[in-house]
Amino acid sequence: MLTSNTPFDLILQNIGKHITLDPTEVEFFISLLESKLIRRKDYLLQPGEICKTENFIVKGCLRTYSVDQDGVEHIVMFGIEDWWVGDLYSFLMATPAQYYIDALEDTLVLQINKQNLDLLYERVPKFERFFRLIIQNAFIAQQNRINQNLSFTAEQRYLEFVKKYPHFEQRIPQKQVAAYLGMTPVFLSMLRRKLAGK
Amino acid sequence: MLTSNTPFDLILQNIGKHITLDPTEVEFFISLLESKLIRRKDYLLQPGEICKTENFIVKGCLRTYSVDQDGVEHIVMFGIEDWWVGDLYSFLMATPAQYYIDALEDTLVLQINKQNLDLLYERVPKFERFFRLIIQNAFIAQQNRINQNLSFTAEQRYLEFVKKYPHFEQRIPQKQVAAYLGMTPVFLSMLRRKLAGK
DNA sequence: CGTCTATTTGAATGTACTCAAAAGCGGTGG
DNA sequence: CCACCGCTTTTGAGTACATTCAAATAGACG
Repeated sequence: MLTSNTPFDLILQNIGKHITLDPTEVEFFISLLESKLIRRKDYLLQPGEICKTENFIVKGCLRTYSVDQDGVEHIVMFGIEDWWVGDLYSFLMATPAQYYIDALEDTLVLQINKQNLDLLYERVPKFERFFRLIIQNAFIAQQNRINQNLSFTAEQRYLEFVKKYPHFEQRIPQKQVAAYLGMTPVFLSMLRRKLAGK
Repeated sequence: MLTSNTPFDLILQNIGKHITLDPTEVEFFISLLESKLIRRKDYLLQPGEICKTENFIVKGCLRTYSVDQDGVEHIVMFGIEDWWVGDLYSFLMATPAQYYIDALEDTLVLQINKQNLDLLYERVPKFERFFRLIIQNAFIAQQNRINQNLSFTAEQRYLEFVKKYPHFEQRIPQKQVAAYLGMTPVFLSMLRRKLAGK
């Protein structure tokens, strides 16, 4: 029996885009999930910890970032509704994480741990395909980002960001956008003034 | 019957790291491959073309790059022996490629086209897992690169590159290394002089 | 050997950063 | 509900890292 209007709707829809599950498989999959609320400014993960789960965002906004030797934060990715987030290397290898993940808004995630994910792969091999497709898309997006970081000036990067993620700009403090784009908040502020004057 | 000392040894070894195939599956997989030699400076792919194959490098060195509006080349990835290379987005969506792929050395690749890959997924679903693992690793490597591009100065990026890929530095012209690291060849030359003086 | 491309070197320039201070904004408690 | 506190954004001046342009040198390939 399909659940309707539950916290699971979004994730099932997410999965439905790539593979088709029968009701038993849905039931089984859901039984492997745990939900967790992360309050604004709280951490889902910190460097040194082992990332125990892959996390699907039902509501809210997370950021994955590192802090360099000068204490400056650099954002590796944002995650909002319908995205999967985690420190993949730490998760797979059970080694200490290198990234922080914290919440920019109160955030609800659905979590699956490694043991359950392995079980899922074993019992419902279709999920191998599902996660292959998810990662493929993430890989392509990242490759685009690398290419743009190499090809574009700070101004072009900012304009592309706004064009590509208009909803992000409204939700996320400018400082965080700068940390994602690879420039200082001060410089981003100057850019925006200059662009506004056009 | 397993083939030995053939062009297929390397790719079977590559696959063997992640999944186990029985002889029939090996046979079938190999039947789906075509080999192709790309001479130095020749293209495997150009923007606008559709990327028809995923490519496993048996021998040689490829680069995937874009050319910006000023005609400057930016390298998204290098590929050497034992790596998979292609324009994934173009391959999956059958849309015009955005990258060039060309050979820095005479290069031998084993190719699988989309139709055959789909057939492979269907007949030997283990390959869903295999390519999931391959992409996962590529994703993690890319994420590291993004993080380093955000966190490091040009000098640190160069030193990390040399440390991580010592074999690349010997094979690849400095100009190409600069195009990968996101700096001008002139600046890389200055860096190296400065570092040598230490 | 000659041609073409890559690398080195130097000088001038520009993009983005640092430091410092003021202004704006949001949350919290009195 | 207002006042205050802390954090973010803005603004300006000086600086540094990396680029551009130009020319000389070195190296690779036919």
